[in-house]
Amino acid sequence: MTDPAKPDPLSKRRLKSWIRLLGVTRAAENHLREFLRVNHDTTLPRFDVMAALWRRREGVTMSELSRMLLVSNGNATAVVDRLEKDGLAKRTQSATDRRTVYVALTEEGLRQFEQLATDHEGEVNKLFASLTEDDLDALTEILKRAGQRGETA
Amino acid sequence: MTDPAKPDPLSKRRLKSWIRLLGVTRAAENHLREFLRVNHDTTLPRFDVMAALWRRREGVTMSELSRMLLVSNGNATAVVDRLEKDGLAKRTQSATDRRTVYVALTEEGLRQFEQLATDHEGEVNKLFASLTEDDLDALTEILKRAGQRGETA
DNA sequence: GTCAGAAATTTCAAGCTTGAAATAACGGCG
DNA sequence: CGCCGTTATTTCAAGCTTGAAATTTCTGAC
Repeated sequence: MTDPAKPDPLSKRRLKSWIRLLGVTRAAENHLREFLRVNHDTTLPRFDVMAALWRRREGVTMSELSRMLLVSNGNATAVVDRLEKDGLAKRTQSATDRRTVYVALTEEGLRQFEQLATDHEGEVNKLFASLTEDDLDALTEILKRAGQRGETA
Repeated sequence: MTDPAKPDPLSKRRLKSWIRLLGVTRAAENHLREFLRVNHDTTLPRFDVMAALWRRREGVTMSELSRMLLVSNGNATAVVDRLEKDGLAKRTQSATDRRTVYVALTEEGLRQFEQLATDHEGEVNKLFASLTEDDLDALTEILKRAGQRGETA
């Protein structure tokens, strides 16, 4: 496919773009982490899990959850454990397959996430306020292309 | 500045773009983590610290290091501790200010990183092979704009 | 039906990360 | 000089994360 003898002239530029991408992502994550901590006394991973459970309210298995969030199984278990301990999530055994477990937000988890989500969206909107509609279009296009290999490789 | 009564019509789109950005970044990080683990028996945070020490070979303080990497002081201390234990990095007390500590790669750290860096760049290049020169230009432009507020907010 | 392999989850140790508190040193102001 | 606020680093507890091993259950080939 690619010729290892012929060095890619774009290689350095791709690396630089990746580093910049990482920088922007980290900065935004740090900002949002702080926001969630100060204003809602919660954390990014908890928010991520709750968001996934919200998006798939009909129920998700632990495996699906970790696949959605791109984290390991053990990680999903740990975060769900803590959410469950705090009464925000609930596990239910599958009736048809005794190996699988469904996770869902509790009433309280649902309520809490709805408040969270609005504020979170507002903060993201502020954070990326400098991006215009055209920027978003272009970015989406490029990220779609970039993810092509990245996510499945 | 912004009118809270008038909801931003781009808000949802910014959120979606952010989620996509996060997804691509996470997928790439997972891929690179695996790559470093399998082929070089090291980790992403170690690589990041070594890269920073490489870029600033004349010496960096712990504070500068954590600022460069956008991580907490405690985190920098921990990773440098482990690198130092493995003989890849070395701390030196400042002569003029007894509070500050300079960190640098050792000879071995330098050697190891140079091998690492080449392979890492190649992997990043493969990962983002689908991005053309125009893509990289556009992406850089957009990320620069996005970082404007993000990094300093 | 049984058994081997695959799949879902948990457990665990080790490493990563944060945020806050502790320690130590600097620098300016009185 | 001596104090006070700031700065640089480390320490620490708690939470996050991974990757591998362990456990349990399912499924298909026989």
